[in-house]
Amino acid sequence: MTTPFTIETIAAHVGERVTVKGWLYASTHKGKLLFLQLRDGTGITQAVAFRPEVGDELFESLAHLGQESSLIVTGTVRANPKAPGIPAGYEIGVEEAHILQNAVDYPIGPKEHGVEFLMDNRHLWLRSKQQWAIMRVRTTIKRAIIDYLDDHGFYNIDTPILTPSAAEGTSTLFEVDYFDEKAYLAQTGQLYNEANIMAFGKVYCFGPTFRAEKSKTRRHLAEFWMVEPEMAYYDLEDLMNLEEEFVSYIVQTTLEQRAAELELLGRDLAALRNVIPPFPRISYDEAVERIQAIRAATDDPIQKELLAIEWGDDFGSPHETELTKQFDKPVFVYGYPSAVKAFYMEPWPGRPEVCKSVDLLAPEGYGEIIGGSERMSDPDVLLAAIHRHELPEVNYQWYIDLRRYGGVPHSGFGLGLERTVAWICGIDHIRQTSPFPRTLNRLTP
RNA sequence: UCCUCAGUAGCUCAAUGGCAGAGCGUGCGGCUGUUAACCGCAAUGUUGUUGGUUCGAGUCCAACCUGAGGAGCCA
Repeated sequence: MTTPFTIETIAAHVGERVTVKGWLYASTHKGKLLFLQLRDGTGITQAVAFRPEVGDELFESLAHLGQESSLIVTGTVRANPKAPGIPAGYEIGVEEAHILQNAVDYPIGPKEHGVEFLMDNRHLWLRSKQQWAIMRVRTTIKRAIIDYLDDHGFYNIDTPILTPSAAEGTSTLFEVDYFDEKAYLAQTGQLYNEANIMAFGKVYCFGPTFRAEKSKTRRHLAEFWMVEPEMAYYDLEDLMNLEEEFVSYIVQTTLEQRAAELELLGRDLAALRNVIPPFPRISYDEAVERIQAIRAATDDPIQKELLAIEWGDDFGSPHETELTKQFDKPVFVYGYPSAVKAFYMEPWPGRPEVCKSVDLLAPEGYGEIIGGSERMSDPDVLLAAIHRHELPEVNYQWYIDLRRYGGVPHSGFGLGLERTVAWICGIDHIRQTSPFPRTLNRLTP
């Protein structure tokens, strides 16, 4: 009797005869013993073949299988504290095996490889333990995002990817031909979300977005996923309350469900357990003062130059990194100068040069994972802002309409999935958080 | 677009201006407990491209190509 099972659940199958349909991750041998690391997509486990038990013919064929050969192995599960794997501590004594294909010259070995080589082989690299673990964490984070919002009264209303003009008027967009007209790949669904909340109250969109900026850093992709919740009758404080509950839920859920993967990635789990509300909230004014103090305290001339800032300047990466080092949780920075933010943000009461924006900066140098704001609610102020930013008014008529017909205070934010995955996984480059990342120099595979 | 660094065997990297090397991987052989096993043997090169300096260039010079990290911009 054979029990269908997955490697993930091997602990519950000790003493049973099982069949693994998978691939050969690695193998080694010692005389009449052969150790096969098998993976099936859910985990990795060791299968042990003993020559006198399986016979010379099968033993020889298994011994000469190349890495990533496909095979089906049947045998009995037993506990063995020394057996490696995910989960470790169990192995299968091989009784039968059917080889589907012997893979020859698999390019990725267990030793080190360079980034370019690995990215050229991204279609294969995904099979490696680390990449596999990151993608499992990613799926869990996506699920947590959707669960949280669906459980808190949000409707998932989709927004278009093909758009007639730049939503924010700032980023560089990918241009496409739309029946002989110019169209652009969406950089955000936010403006459409604002229309949707007036119909549904609380909504979110969650999908890919595109930025054609020639950014070439460990934090940027040309195509990335963003979840954008938008809420009617939410002010800036409501927004921050939601964001910290949301982010904490994502982190804690991932910790519960993917601790093994995070440990495999070498993540400091204590730092993640600490991500619970409340998060520190500091004003832009205070942030500038803090950065200036950090700059005054450093003797490094390069740092001194990078950290130069005056009120009114937007933060660069070095500013964010140094600022977040002062906290052991994500930190809110609110009340940025209107001049460095998008046109649609509500002015601060009594301080028109400041807007009701808030960014959430991840700790440990991971930078901005959320950008959000309370949106402008007055149609005339909005129209003036559109003119000031020299945006084509005709494309924004419908957006202004939202303020004419039952305008209300409302807020929303966008959370970058890949940056969040990078932070939670503790990996140093965003390209590993996307199965097939699109970057400045890479469109393939 | 700008700054910095890199490009040599399938991969990761060595090589004072003077014979092109090692480890890993691969192939063959040995071993009943491997964990990136170990031991023995073997095969593997258009040194990114083009031009220049030199008796002689992987090495020095110039341009270009490709990639990486960072700045700007942003999630």
